[in-house]
Amino acid sequence: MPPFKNKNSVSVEDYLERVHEIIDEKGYARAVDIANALGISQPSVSCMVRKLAAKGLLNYGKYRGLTLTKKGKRVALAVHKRHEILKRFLSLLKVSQKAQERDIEGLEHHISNETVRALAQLSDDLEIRAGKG
Amino acid sequence: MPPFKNKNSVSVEDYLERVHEIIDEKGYARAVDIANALGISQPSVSCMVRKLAAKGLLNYGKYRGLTLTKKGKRVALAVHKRHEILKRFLSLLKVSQKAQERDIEGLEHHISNETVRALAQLSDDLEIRAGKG
DNA sequence: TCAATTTATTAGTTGCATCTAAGTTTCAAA
DNA sequence: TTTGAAACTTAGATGCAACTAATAAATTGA
Repeated sequence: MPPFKNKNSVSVEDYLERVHEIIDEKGYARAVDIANALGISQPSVSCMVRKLAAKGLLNYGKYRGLTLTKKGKRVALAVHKRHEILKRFLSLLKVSQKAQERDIEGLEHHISNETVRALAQLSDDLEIRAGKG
Repeated sequence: MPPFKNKNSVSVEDYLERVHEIIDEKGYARAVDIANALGISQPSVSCMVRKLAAKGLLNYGKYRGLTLTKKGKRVALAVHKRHEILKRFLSLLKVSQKAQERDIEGLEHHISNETVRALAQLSDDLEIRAGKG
């Protein structure tokens, strides 16, 4: 990891999404896993985790594992759902895998629920039409 | 402007887009106009403008007006076009004006050309279908 | 059991875009 | 032509999320 690259900062939602995924996969989440999943350093995770805990999004004790709180889970699931909707939509548009991933990463934290809902509806329509045509 | 609100940082593209709009409207752009258009302070503009000049995106001399370079214009036009495509698409989806504005603000700098092209194409299709139906 | 490895935290720094306060320059009106 | 307001810049600071280096805790295998 080159120092000070100042990419788009990894948002709260990203943290929660990944923590949730990791727990889903392995049953527990360690800081090192999150760091790898997000491509950032462990100290950054340590720091962010304290902040998320302060916001009541996850349970955390020094040198112990992480779990999502009910609130954290709710947020993580919402983000995940949004992610899936965007993925489905971009797939229907035949956007390449690579662009999809990059776009979703960028978009998913900057899009209103209203628009997400509209995209889900549109995806349904497109699929039906594709089926008919 | 409350201090240190740390909203999403205003990107290079945003600056260029606004500078271009302002020049289009008034024939020239002042730092104070950009500051107002972006909702940030004049010193921030002053600072950013130097950086954009260093990148060859605009012509700038202390205490003098701003103009876009050829390169700057190219970028500004590209951003503008992207903006229009997103606006058209969200309008077709019947997303509310308010959500549209907020979404576009957030999305337009995080979306690939590939996806933008696909959205333009889809908008054409939707319009044709709407016309027929 | 305990040394070595892995994982996590702390301490201190950086770059970025922003801010306020204070000093300059420009410009228009008296 | 002078002067005061408006516009611009500089100086110095902040919050944020990232980083490295160094330290501390936990785990694991001999």
